[in-house]
Amino acid sequence: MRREQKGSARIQIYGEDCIDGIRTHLKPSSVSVIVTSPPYNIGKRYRTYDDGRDHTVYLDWIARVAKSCLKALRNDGSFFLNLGNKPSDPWWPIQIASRVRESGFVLQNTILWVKSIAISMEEVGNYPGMNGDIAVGHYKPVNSHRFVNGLSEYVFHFTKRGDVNLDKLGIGVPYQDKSNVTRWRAGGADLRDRGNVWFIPYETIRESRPHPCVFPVKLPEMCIRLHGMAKACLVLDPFLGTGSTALACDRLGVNFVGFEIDPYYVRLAKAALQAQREVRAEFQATNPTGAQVPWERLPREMGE
Amino acid sequence: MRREQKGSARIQIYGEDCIDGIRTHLKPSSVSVIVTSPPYNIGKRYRTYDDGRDHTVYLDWIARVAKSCLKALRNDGSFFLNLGNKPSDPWWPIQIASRVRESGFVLQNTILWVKSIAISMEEVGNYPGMNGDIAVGHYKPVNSHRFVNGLSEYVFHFTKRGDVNLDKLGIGVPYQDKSNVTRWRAGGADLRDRGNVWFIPYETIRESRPHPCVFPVKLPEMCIRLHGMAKACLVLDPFLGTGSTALACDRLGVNFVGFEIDPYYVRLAKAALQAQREVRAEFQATNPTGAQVPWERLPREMGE
DNA sequence: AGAGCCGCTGAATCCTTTT
DNA sequence: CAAAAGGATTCAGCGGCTC
Repeated sequence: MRREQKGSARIQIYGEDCIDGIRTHLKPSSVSVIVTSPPYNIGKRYRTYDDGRDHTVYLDWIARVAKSCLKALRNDGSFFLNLGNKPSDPWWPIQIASRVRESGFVLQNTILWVKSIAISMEEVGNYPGMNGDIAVGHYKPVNSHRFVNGLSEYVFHFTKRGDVNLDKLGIGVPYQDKSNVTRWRAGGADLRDRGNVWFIPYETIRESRPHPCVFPVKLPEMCIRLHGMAKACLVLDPFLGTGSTALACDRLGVNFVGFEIDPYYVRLAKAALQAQREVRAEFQATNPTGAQVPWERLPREMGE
Repeated sequence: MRREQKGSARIQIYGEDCIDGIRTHLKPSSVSVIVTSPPYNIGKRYRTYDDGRDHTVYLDWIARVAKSCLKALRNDGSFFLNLGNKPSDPWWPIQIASRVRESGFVLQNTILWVKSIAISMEEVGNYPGMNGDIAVGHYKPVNSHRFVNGLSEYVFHFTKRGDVNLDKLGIGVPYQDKSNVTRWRAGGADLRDRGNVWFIPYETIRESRPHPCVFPVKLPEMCIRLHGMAKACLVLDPFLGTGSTALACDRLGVNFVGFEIDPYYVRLAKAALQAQREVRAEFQATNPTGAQVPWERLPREMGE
């Protein structure tokens, strides 16, 4: 991944409802990128959506959020909507995306966040010491004869007109055939389009997650990079949760605004942000100016 | 993958339209599994779907096919619908699946066929001789700033009531923690649920393929195995194409019926089937009785 | 010490039964 | 009927134990 970073970021976290908050704090067409993962239940009242009525209430609410986002987003902005799997109702995330689309967005790309995958080594090639299949990434078994294990989540990339130019090499991967490096790319950068399948494993954590819909910081980071760092002036997350998107923006040096109604998560997100900033300050004090903080190698409590 | 195979299969290929053909040749509730990949264009008349009218015509036609399939399928049957990407309209496969669902099917699982994926070796673990990122599978460059490369396709698993029991270990993968092998599973088989992300790389170059919607033989094979070999009595492919599903059934020893209106593809499929049978006959003549043909190691022209 | 074995726990879990 | 509650299942990761 290309390592570029802007200066210090302004991270704003509001303990408010996002529909109110967007109206109050954000000017129309002021947001470059939205990255979020909406909760599958609003409040305690709606714990299950097995009956059509709660379904409808939820989808209507999602549509209102989407319309708020549409207003806040610039015409050349990107809205990355992460929707987790619901194994017992695989159509559910599509219904949500459908309502977002009907609210005025165009689906420009469908990205698949793959958390775990099994690959037989025959396919990778011959490497000494490796044989048979490998399974990489996070895996949690499901007790069902009907539903296979959900190892992926959707990241729907919505835009206003479906014609937003992306910085595909901002999250590029190295060429397999190194002779292509000089052949295809004028600059000689060893990077090609990553495609729509993003392998980002969960960290191996045993304990339960602090929030049901946390995603790795790497996911919003890649979304923002794909949109293009040059164009990313302000990032919005209407459902902050534990603040993965805020942390990604802080790492990238991009301004951020986030909303979260639950004060517990607001505190959690703010604490994670402060911890990350302390780690960076310490790193910068003991390293040459301009060195990049190796976030991937740091302890995982740092915001995930 | 578990290796089991039934006896010799009866493979029927009809050069007919599938809606007519299903009515003529198949009894209601007689099909165990449907595996297919519909063409994105019907005939020459509808070359593009840029205007809403052709869109509607296509979707109405898909709905009629789906209703034919619904009638032919057993109540405990599975309908695996492979839908490729349409780079310029990522919502298109979802629209098709939506119409199939509205025709009376329940989406029980969403499987993702991943053709290529980039995985950094840090995630796989340390192996001698490997470093940096690996990208496995076929990669086709796309010249677009808007659309990232489509490296996946949908395989929607529809059933009549959403409660069909599957043989998840029929396509199982080895345990990650080997100490669990003897502990959890009585038989001692090193197999667990593969999940919904199926990595099946392309071997051949897409552009030179004879038919726009060919999929690797391994894909229908895995679909049929997941449904359960014990329950798989008759498999249907309403859009035979070059016959991947037919070849999979021939390998597995499951009876098959396929329809294809284009006589060129009918000839192609029949030739591929005959070639495969000759290869098997030769293999069986020179190998001990009961040995399994190693299809994966044979030349790829053998049906892909 | 290091390999192997076993116990324990969890999960936007799923399934079955009861109210 | 729907909703709630309790039971069942699966397997990765971890810790502790033995040889």
